[in-house]
Amino acid sequence: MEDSGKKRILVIEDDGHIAEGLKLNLLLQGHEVDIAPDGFSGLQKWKTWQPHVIVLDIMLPGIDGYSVLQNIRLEDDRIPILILSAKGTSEDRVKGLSYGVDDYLAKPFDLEEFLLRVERLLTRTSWNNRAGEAYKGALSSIPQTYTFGGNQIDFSNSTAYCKSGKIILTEQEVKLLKLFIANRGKPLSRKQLLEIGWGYTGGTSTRTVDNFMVRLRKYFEDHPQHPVYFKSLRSVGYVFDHDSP
Amino acid sequence: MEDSGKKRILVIEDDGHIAEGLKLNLLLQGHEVDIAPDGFSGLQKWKTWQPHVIVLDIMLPGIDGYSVLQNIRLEDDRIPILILSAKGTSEDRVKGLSYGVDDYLAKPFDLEEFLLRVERLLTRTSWNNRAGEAYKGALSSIPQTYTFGGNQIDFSNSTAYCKSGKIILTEQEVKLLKLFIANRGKPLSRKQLLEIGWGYTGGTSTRTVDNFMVRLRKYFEDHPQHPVYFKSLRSVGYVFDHDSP
DNA sequence: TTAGGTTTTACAAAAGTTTTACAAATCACG
DNA sequence: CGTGATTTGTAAAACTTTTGTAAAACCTAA
Repeated sequence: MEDSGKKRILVIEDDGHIAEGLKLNLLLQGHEVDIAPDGFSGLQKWKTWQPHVIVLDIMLPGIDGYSVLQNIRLEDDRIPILILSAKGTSEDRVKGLSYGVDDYLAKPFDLEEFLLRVERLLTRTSWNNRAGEAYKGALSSIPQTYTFGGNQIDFSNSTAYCKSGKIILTEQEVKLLKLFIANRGKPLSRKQLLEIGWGYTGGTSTRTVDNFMVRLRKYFEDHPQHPVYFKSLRSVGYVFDHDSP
Repeated sequence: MEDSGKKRILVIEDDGHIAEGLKLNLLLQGHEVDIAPDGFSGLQKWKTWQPHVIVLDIMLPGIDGYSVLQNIRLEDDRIPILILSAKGTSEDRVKGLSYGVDDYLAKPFDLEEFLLRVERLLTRTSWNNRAGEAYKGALSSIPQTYTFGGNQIDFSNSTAYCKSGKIILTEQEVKLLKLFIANRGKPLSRKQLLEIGWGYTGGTSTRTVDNFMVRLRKYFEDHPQHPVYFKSLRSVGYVFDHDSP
């Protein structure tokens, strides 16, 4: 269950016994843990330590849990917050959820369930950060010219130099090429290609992508029937790849 | 990215009364809703309709809810799934969570809480997919690559490196492998394999699973006739296992 | 209208899956 | 130990789905 680096988990809980128990178990899961015994220190640690997840007890001395919750949500509406509560009534949970809580566990709770829920929150968050990586994002950072195999593409004037000589690429061909280059080695589904390369929205079922692949292969493959760079993955899509340099 | 547009919510629930009630309320929230009265049609609608969230009843006629859950998770690790269950025991929740459920609500549940939880799942998801496209990554419960014996499987591009070199795995092979890996050391019956890996409804008597086992053994066993990793248990099914690391 | 490019249509070819058929292995039991 | 009943292994045929490709239809801007 290791998700690359350690994650920071802030436990805001006044009952030292419970807090230490949670800490121990979270440590065993390989995370960093810090405890705040009241709302005020909780807020402080949140600001300075920037935890990945907050475990928050609702019944706190001083500022109560809901205030802490609202305070945090004013500034960060994404950090996952897991509420612990002695009361487990439905209105209570509704209140928490409508304040933007991510999860709600009534005391006494099952330790294993607690750990699983924390892991889930961590996983989901890590998706957020990496979400949608590659794809579009990298398109702008493609160099002016790109070389692979015996081919060279010059994006400044949409020209390619390959076996068959000089070719002037169309707009769509350029888009598709950039998309593949930006995602070298990563399989792209027809749907992704259509959505990103063409801006299509819904479930289009067409042969358009395939036709472009035929063209790209004709341009750049030595043997279009046995593609080396633009490979197709059945029922998945296409991948572009080539040797290292 | 804009959160605009309606969201599609698939409700897999056999009790027509409850299903219609949920549908009505979700519609009032401005979402599109579809109902599937059993596991099989649920899987079908999931594939064709591509909902943003799935609400899944555990007690279903035909394929049971957990099989549906696992089947979906073999292909899509991210789609938020909210379980409804008559039982609300702790073990039950732990089971659901460890299968990758996003939320768990015991019947009878508070309607407002239900709606809030669905909204929360929708919000979180929209954060994840900035591009809005369905992203099928590798399972989080199963790492991107998996190594056993002298074999290595890379799920990011469905490739395996084994004795005989590099192999490109088919969709079904990948599903089966994931299923076995997720249940390492645990015997799986043909029926389970068919239900979870294929989404088949009960009572099929085929040789399909066996054929795939032959293939997996050919790929990954040093001596396919004397399997070490993919063992068969007469009149039970198959187990996958290997040495500790 | 034309020219260049894109999308759709249609069908052949390829790849993957399921069934069929039968041999080999294993089991139950006298 | 044999013997018949089951269950499993495996290849090959039958079938299904996906992909390759050419050609027709369709745009769109000059």
